[in-house]
Amino acid sequence: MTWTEVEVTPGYTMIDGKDDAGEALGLLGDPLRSWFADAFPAGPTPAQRLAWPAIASGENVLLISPTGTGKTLAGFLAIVDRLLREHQADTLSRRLRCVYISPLRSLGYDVEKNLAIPLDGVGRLLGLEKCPIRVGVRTGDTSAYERRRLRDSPPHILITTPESLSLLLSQSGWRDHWAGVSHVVVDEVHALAATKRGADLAISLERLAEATGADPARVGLSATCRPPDPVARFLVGPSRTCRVVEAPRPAGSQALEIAVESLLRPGEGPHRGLTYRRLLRRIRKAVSANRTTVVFANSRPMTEKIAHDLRNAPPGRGETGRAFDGETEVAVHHSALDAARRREVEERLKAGRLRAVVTSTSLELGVDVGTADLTVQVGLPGGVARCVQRIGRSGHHVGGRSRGLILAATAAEVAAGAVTARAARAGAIEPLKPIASPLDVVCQQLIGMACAGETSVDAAYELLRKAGPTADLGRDDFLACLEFLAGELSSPSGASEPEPGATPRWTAPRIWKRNGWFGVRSRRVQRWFWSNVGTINAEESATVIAEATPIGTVEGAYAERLSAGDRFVLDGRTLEFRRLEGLVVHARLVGGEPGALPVWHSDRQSLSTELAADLATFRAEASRRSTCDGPSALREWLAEALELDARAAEVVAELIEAQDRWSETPGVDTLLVEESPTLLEPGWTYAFHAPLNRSAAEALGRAVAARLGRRFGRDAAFQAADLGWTIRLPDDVRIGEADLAEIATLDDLADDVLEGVDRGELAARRFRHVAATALMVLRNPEPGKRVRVGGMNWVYSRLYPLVKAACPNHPLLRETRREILHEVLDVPAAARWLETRPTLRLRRLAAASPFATAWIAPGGDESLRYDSPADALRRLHARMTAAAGGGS
DNA sequence: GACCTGCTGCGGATTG
Repeated sequence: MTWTEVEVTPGYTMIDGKDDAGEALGLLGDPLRSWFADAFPAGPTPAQRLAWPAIASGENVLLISPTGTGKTLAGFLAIVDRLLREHQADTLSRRLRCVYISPLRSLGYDVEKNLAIPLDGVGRLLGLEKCPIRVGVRTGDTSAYERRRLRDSPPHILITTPESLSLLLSQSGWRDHWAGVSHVVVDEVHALAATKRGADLAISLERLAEATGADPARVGLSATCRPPDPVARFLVGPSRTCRVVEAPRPAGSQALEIAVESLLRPGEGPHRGLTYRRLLRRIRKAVSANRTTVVFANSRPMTEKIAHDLRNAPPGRGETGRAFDGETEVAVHHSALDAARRREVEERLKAGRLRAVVTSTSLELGVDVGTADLTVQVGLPGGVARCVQRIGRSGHHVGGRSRGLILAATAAEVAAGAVTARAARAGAIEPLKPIASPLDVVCQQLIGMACAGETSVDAAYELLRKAGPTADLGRDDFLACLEFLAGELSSPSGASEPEPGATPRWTAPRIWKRNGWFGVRSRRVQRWFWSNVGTINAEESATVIAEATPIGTVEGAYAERLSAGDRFVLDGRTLEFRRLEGLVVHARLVGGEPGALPVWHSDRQSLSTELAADLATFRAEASRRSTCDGPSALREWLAEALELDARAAEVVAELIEAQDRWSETPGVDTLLVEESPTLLEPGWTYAFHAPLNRSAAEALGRAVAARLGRRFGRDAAFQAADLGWTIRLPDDVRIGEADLAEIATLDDLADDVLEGVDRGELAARRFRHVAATALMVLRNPEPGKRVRVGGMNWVYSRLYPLVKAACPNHPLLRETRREILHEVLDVPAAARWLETRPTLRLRRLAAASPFATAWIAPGGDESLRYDSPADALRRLHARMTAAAGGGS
């Protein structure tokens, strides 16, 4: 047995040594070894053999191993073994010893169930009624009673989420519990490493390490982690070492099986409505042909719709396999559903009593669905890692085979799905891009530290510098965050605060600071921290209750728009709205069709950088083959190279051929600009095609829009998409060949991106999120006090301009800019592509090309303001004069 | 024929 060689920088070393099954088992003490040999006659998996020795020796370990290869046991058994030995030596105290962190609540509860199997087994072998090792779960779903119980009598192993850990670290009742912690396990570490959630967790891990007085060993687990170095650095920070263990797939197990199917038939063109019925029929067929099917839809409304229709639609013709009862055997799972309902679904799923579960992403990672034999992906998963994780939910047992079916509704989706599947089969996981010093997260954690007790300013800075994501945090930035929190930054003179009582004063200090120490200002601020912890962007939510049972939540603004008798769907069931009381929606269950789906606002989706480049390359190659080798050769190549069936290959071939007839398929070295008349109004729409994902296309597109706006002095309506963007201009200005070179230049790119951001709405939108994370404004108001109607829109329309005017160097404004330039938009990727000096080509078309048609969503664009009222009046006057002159 | 157009998570100490 060998393991994959990984290039690692000094400090992060590959494990070396023999890989011997017997030797690895021999590391375990007796009751556990006997249990394991009995439960797994085939012996430990490579992941387990390789990880146990390192974890047992107390090293920091990043374990990378494919889905369904026993990672959780690999992470836990060495720790459980140590606790069992202490029990046998009668030295096991009733203290917290291990903290396990999951990015998803569902995974935490799944791990609790999976951990109970060896613990119960060992308990029996020891002749005990209960295993001496206690496990507890603490998340936002945990009841107040259970929270108190956990606090008063902590378990040996605590399963929690990053947000709950942050809360516990700030509570006095937990202060004395951390001292005994020897291990911290971060599961699915790739899902956190490059995000603000992860930065928040990394700081919490340092706070935990400090609270222990020692330095607990850290264990990171992931199946999809490339490259290992930045993830290891995220896990342990800049000053510790970490062993990276990359285990191969166990002998005899099989790789992923992925199919892409087109719901669109050849010759149909884009029909979204038509394909939904086919989608439902195809899902029904898949569900009836399998034991358990996990369906991933990309949004919560879509999840609800599919679940509802799958439950209620009659069986279709030609369905083979076992029929299923929609009412009892089809469930829905996403984060806006009530906790009790989610637990029930998870348990029925685990017990093999569900034929289908429709989910968003809340079951995407790690969850072990024993009987699942197929995963269906509705639309695109967006990235290779996500695709592999989702498919890994089926056949999730050692030696099992994971099967995935991607259902694409448009020709463009078929092409993108085929490229995603190809990359997933090849294991081409996207590299993670680490996040650097998010100041809003720093602010929130500083309040967290203040809540935990008086803290030394210098010690807080040293602590932050130990965490990977804030290792390079400048002292000036750090002090600026503290000054902001202490209310010492200049506030806008004469700026009106929101109505008294509506929301906390945003200029009021959150902390006190003197003589090198800081602490929380009041119990009130402490409560604000507790009820607004976390970095996830969300609107205020309202609880939906029907028949005296909580069903889930909808956005508060959505609830306010409902009137008595309105029907909507939640938990896959049709509900009728009765009344809204505060933030509680009273509804009743009714049969029949829902009138509407709830709306949840969120960020926009983007293909990964690598997939976008792959897709652009693939399209160019398909076009080349079409031109050089002819139509049948193109179809053969699509079937062979991308493993597409005849229908899917035909649909993709038609798209490429239509684009080539109408315009051209741009190569990756061409910036193709297509001009076409704007639909339904005078003016021109310019579609820019580039081999960039939405983030990079939006970066370059905003710079181009800013340059055009400046040049013509007119508003430019902007919209970004994967592989390009559109800019809409009024009918009296028109881009010429000569303008092209000027607008696609590298000069002042970052400045022009920022200008394009500032002229639109993006900066204000992101500031709202940053201000909420830093607790400048509260997402969740105090009980009984509501943010005014319209939610936090005042932050966007009033607070942002005020802060910008009064304190242009405010740390949260700097954070907003950093986030936009490095995360929301991918400026470096745009710059890298411009550096290749792409060829510029302008085509004037009678209508938008097939490629561009896929992007153009009515009402989806944002206006970048360059026009002035005076100029607009002058133009109006000129037109009226011309019209009058023409008429006389 | 249209519908749909990203997600993940989330108080407790005190008083009566």
